Amino acid sequence: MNSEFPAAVHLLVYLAHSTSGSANSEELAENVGTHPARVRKMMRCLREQGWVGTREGIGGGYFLQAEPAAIRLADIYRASCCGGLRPKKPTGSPGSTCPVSSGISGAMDHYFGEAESRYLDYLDGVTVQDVLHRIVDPRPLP
Amino acid sequence: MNSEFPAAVHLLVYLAHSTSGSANSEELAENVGTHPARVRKMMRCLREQGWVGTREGIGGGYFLQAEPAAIRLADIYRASCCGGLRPKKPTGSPGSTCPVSSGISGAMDHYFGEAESRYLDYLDGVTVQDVLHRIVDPRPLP
DNA sequence: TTGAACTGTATAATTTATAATTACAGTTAG
DNA sequence: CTAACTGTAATTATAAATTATACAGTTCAA
Repeated sequence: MNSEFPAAVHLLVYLAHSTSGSANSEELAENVGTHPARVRKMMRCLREQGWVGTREGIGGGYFLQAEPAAIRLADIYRASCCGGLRPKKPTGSPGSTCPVSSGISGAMDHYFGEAESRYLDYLDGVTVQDVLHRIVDPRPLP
Repeated sequence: MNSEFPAAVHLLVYLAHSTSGSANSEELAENVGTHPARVRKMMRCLREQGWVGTREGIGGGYFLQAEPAAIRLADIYRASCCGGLRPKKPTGSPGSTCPVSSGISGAMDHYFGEAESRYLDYLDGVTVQDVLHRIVDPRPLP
């Protein structure tokens, strides 16, 4: 897996935590530990999902447009690196006369799909708000 | 994820399917679509788990030493590429004064661990024999 | 007891994937 | 008009994965 998914979560959690509610690509890049251009690129994806809004020009930047409790990690995963749990290089060769060599790839696809779906079922139950709370402990309710 | 896990499954399924019950690294490499030296390297891992036996020298090669129905995909995964579902590059920086930047990595580790454990729970229910049967349909029982 | 057919293992070379960097056009506020 | 931003594409650098090469050790059989 590449680091797009955790970086996307980081960006959303940061915006959810920010008091001003917005940040520009330089501030975000420094916090994540990456390059502003990469932040801007990732933000396109988050904007397309309707999770963040953008303001161009002077004083511009990014801000949350959805409730942190409504943004699920499974959806961030799907938007940022879907299929990332499978190896790029398939094993075997489709044209082989050996049923194992020609069939293994399809069989593994099936198992990878099922396993990934369990992985996502779990992430479906975790929101940006949950991640933020795990980091900055919420005050225990009275 | 790299392709060690599916390749390891392929090797075991191939041996389980083989009529002679054994194969050398060249035959396996051709079937998998890789290099014999890589097969030999992967075989070390499978041998250490007790799943395959080795015979060196002339006429040598590899053979199954466990029941295909007793080899679980989750164990193959653990032996071949454990941790492969996480990104290599962590987001944020541990020393930051910002709680999000310093804490996000630990939080994500937690969620990745939980999600990966669901992934493995599923693979725990699949054996080499299941994979083989999915490829070469078992005769329907009378 | 020699040689051919293997495995075991290390390491170098190559390819591919990922991330960083650069560049510049477009937008906005003042 | 200009400075401070985003949007986007292209390029370069770095890291990871895979392939390839090499050779020592093992085994069998003539």
